[in-house]
Amino acid sequence: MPPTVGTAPWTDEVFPEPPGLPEPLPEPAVDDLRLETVLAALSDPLRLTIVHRLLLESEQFDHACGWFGFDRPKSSLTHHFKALREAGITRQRQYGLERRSHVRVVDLNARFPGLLDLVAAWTPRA
Amino acid sequence: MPPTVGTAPWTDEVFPEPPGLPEPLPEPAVDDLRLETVLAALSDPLRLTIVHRLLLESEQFDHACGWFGFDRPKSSLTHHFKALREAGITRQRQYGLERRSHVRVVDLNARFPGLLDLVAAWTPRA
DNA sequence: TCCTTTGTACGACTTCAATCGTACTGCATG
DNA sequence: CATGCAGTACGATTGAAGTCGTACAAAGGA
Repeated sequence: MPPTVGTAPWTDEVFPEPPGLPEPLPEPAVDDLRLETVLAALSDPLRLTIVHRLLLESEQFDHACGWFGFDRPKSSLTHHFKALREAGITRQRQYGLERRSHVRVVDLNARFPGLLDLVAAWTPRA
Repeated sequence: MPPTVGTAPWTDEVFPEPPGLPEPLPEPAVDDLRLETVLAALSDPLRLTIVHRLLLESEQFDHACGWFGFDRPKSSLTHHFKALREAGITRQRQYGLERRSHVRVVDLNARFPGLLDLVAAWTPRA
């Protein structure tokens, strides 16, 4: 049985968005999320890995791109994190030097219920 | 409430695969279906439209590509139907002149539960 | 048998995205 | 204020994918 929306730990409101946070970087509104765009963003293996790990390994914290330990140039990582944010999958905030990301769980579950379950259940390069 | 796997009409075994059918064209096995590949195939608007209409408008029949009425050259349509089949989303059989397609509902629900619900709930160009 | 229909195969063109080097900005710390 | 660090912006290159014209193959009917 795959994880189900509302019962998996990562689907709880892990980020209650306490006041005083930096403003999120520009992102599409919930109603502007497009299934084609979201699927295209998730069809890249590296980006799928990012979202997968954010869902399963992060615990109530946002993560900067260095946290993932990818062996890629910084400019490549910037490209992919920007793609995820512009597709509406992640939210990014600036904390001093770092730009931390988390998955827009509530928004995505509202617009595309079940989608994040698929990402969470994904296994890389079977 | 979105349609749910197992209750929406199109999720029933609409194609009981009676004997005597032509052999399906080459396609990946269920266990070889990759989430990245499936998402990439569905991220194209025309292909998303094809799958969406196959799920909602087809009634226990397979459909040849002419049924959709797309105003595109035949070689373009061949390209997209082949992409869907090679991604494991559709099954194609040759019926005389026509090559008819249907969605591999059972296989996709087994590997990626909920995915077809998202496609069925999709609305083109909001 | 000829012709129409349905779709493929191949190839050319174009568009788009991934990759990544380099230079730069902005914060933060000493 | 100078240095270092996180990350961006820009641009070049590359490769993959969409688009589609043309030629061709197979089936079926007149």
